[in-house]
This record gives sequence, C-alpha cells and structure tokens, in this order.
Amino acid sequence: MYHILLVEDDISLGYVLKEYLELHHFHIELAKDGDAALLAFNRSHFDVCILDVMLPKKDGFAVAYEIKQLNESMPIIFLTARSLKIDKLKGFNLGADDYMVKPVDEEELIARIQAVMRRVAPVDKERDAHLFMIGKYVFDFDTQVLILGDNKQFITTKEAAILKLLCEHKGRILDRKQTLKRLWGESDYFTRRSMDVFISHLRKYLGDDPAIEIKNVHGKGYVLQC
Amino acid sequence: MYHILLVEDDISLGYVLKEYLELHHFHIELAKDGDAALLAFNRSHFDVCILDVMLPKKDGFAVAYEIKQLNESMPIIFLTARSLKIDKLKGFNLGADDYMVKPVDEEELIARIQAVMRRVAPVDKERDAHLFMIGKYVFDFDTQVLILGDNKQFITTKEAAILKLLCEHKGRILDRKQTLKRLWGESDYFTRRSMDVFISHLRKYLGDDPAIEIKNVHGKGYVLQC
DNA sequence: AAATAGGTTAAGAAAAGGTTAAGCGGTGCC
DNA sequence: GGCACCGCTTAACCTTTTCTTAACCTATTT
Repeated sequence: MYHILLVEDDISLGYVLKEYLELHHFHIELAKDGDAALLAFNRSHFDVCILDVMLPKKDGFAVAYEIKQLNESMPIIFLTARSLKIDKLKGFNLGADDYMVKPVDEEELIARIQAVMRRVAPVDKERDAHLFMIGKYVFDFDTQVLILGDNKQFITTKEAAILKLLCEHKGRILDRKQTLKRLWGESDYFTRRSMDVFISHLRKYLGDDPAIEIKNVHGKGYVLQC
Repeated sequence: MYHILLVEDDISLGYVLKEYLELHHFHIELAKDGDAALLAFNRSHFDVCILDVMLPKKDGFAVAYEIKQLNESMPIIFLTARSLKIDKLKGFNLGADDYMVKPVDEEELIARIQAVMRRVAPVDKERDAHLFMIGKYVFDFDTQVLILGDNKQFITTKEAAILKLLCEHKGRILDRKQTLKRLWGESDYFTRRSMDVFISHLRKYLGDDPAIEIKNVHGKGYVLQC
C-alpha cells in the first residue's frame, strides 16, 4: 500500500482524486498549499508526491525543489492545466518522474503512479536499509547511533547524514562539492570548513577500529575504507 | 542521465533536437561547428556524440577523427542529409556506432541513442569505476590510487589525469600539445616542463614492474607500453 | 656542435585539510 | 524571564599536499 502526498489547491478536485485513489488502495494525504505539503512531508514518509504546479504562494516547482533537497530520490509527478513546453522542461529538470496535463484521467494517473513506483522500487529497496556495518561498528542512521560492542555513541543529525553518504559510497569517492550542495544547499568556503569539522568528529568516533579510514582525496572528497 | 554532445550547424534544427532530447532525460550540449565541439569535448565528459556530417570548415568526419584520437571508445552517431553509400562507409570506418539520414525522426533518434548506450555500457551504469590494468598494477582513477599487490600508492589529481590519458592511449602516442591544451588549457614552455615533471613521477610510481615503460617520442609526446 | 627537447630533483608558494575551541542561535526547563 | 545545553558554524592555528618553477643535467635532432 503506497503512501502518497497529494498537493492540490482546488479542494473539490483534490477530494475527488483522494477518494478515487483510496478506492484503489493508495493511502493519500491531501495538502492544499506548499507549506502544508512540506509540513506533511517532514512529518511522515511518502512513496510518491503528486504536485499541482499552480498553487497559491509557493508554486509546485518550488515545493518540488524543497522536497528534493530533503530527499533527492523522492518520486514526483506534476499536474498542470497548461501544456506549455517550458513548464515540462522545468518540471523534468527538477527531476520530475512524470508529468500530466489536466483534466486528469484517473485511470491514467494510477497507471503512471504504478509505473513510477516500478521504476524506483529497486533503488528504494537498497536505500531503505538504514543499518550500515562499518568495520566492527554498526551504524543505525535512523536512531543516529554508532554501536561498538555494548558501547553506544549517539551522533548528531549532520554527522549521521555525512556518515550515511560515506557508507553508501564505501570504497568509492564521496564528492565534496556534491555533498555540500546536497546537505547544505551550497558549496562555499564556510560550508567546506564545516564539513571538515564533521569529518574530524567522525574520525574520532570511528577511531577504535584501526581498519577504518576516512581518507581524503585532495581537492575531490572523501573515501570510507574498511 | 546521459550527457550528449550534439554538433549541428543548422541552429533551429539543433535547438529543436536539443529540446526534444532534454524532454527525454538527456543532457545536451549543442555545438555549431567542429571547433566548438572539440572545445566542449575537452571541457567535459560525454556519453555519446551526435555529429552532423555537413559542417562549415571541418566536416563531421574530421571532428569524429579527432574525438576518437582523444577517446577511442567514444560512441558516435552521424546525421546526414545524404544517404550516399560512400558516406556511410566512411562513417563506419571512423568507428561510427550509428548513422541516421535526415530528416531526423526524434523518436527513432532516442531509440538509437539508447541502443548505443546499451551496447556500450551493458551493465553498471552508476558505478562505472574507471579501473585500468597497467602491467602488474591496477590504477583506480576515481580514488587516485595505484595498487600493486597490497601496496597502495596514492597519486595526485594531475598525475591521475595524465595517467588516465596514457592508459586510454595505451600503445599509441599521447600527443603532448593536445594533452597540455586539455589539462592545462594552454601549451607553453612552463606547462610543458610541468608535464615532464609529472611523467617523471609516474615513471617512479610504476618502477616496480620493469615491463612497463612510459616512452618519450621526441617532439611528439609519450607512449605507455606494457 | 649548436639548438632544442626531455629527465630528474628540489625549493617555494598557494591551496586544502585537520583539529580544537570559541561563538551563537535555538530549545527546553526551572 | 533566565539559564543550561546542544548542535552547527566560524575562527584560529597548524600541517599536509599539490603544483609550478628553477636548476642542472642528458638525449636527440639538424
């Protein structure tokens, strides 16, 4: 059963879609503007987001951008009244997984949701394992804890975010600039130095297993080796 | 997301193709003549090149030849208004991976690009490790490391860049001037001497396998032999 | 033999990174 | 409200790394 975030400002259309999709075994959370959507997104986990492009205040593209900042791989389907090419381009550039022009054909929407889910499913399976083995340590991303024997070390959100990325790139390079863009939204002198500080923390946490190394590749990034 | 170099002198056709392909999750860089194409090619990495045969100054075949000099395995698709047999033969002799006669059917083009990509990269799209075998050594470009047995030698970014080019031209000559243009952006006395220094470093790193030789070809460049 | 190209080593400047601690804005608690 | 605490950012002070340049050779070409 998929959990879907539907962002639609037209109350009646939103309600119709919600009902129809729920008849087809989707669980829908309806938000009527961008802020409500982001609140909901932060509160729980969704499999797909369906965004109306024309929203009051923040438009659908802006909401999509913020969602992608929070979860790069979140599948997004745009709905729009206009079939302008520029809209399509903008949508796909933001990483839209699909794009539908109103009026919405409900059956087609379901087909597209399922297509998107099929596409992302294999990736999601891997990403959903939030437990990582790092040498003798076990790292639980969700609870932000590093376990060695019966010693538990709680780490901060940013430390965990970086360590997760390092784990997902184990043995390969974790590009510094990309990481900064992803976790900080920008890549300047200060964010760079900030990242250095976190790497220093992680090295200290992981210091009890000499087989583990967070290696710097000058000018490129870091590699987790173990 | 594939990165494609599209070389087409007809501005409007180029733009139409670019837009269409970008709608289909390709990232297109458009060049309107051979020189612009080679500049772009040196600046960044592409997955496929699509070349119009009829170009002002340098024709598509000449551009393809130079691209193959820089990266022998670069997939190339030719576009041509003529369906002359001689052109087709010439194209395929230059290592064309496909050949399309104008007017271009966009859907067909996409299908062909995907076919070429499947052919070139059978699996492992995401983590295409750039691993090279050099005699007894293994060279990992991404992490900038030379492995011999359990000995790991970390090398610098420039050293790795040069060694990668040498590997890609193994047994053939790596033109000095082109390399300088590519890695330094210019080719003067100092950059030349700088390159000499890096070659000297590489020879030292690779010194433990006497079968490997970085041979100088006076006034031309270097050849990696092993 | 002169001129040019290349080989190697070392010195020096600039940039990047490592680490520690202070600053600073939130949050929660009394 | 004030206070302590926490996490993140800045600052400060080093060390390391990288690349260029210089210097002093040798090799190759003409």
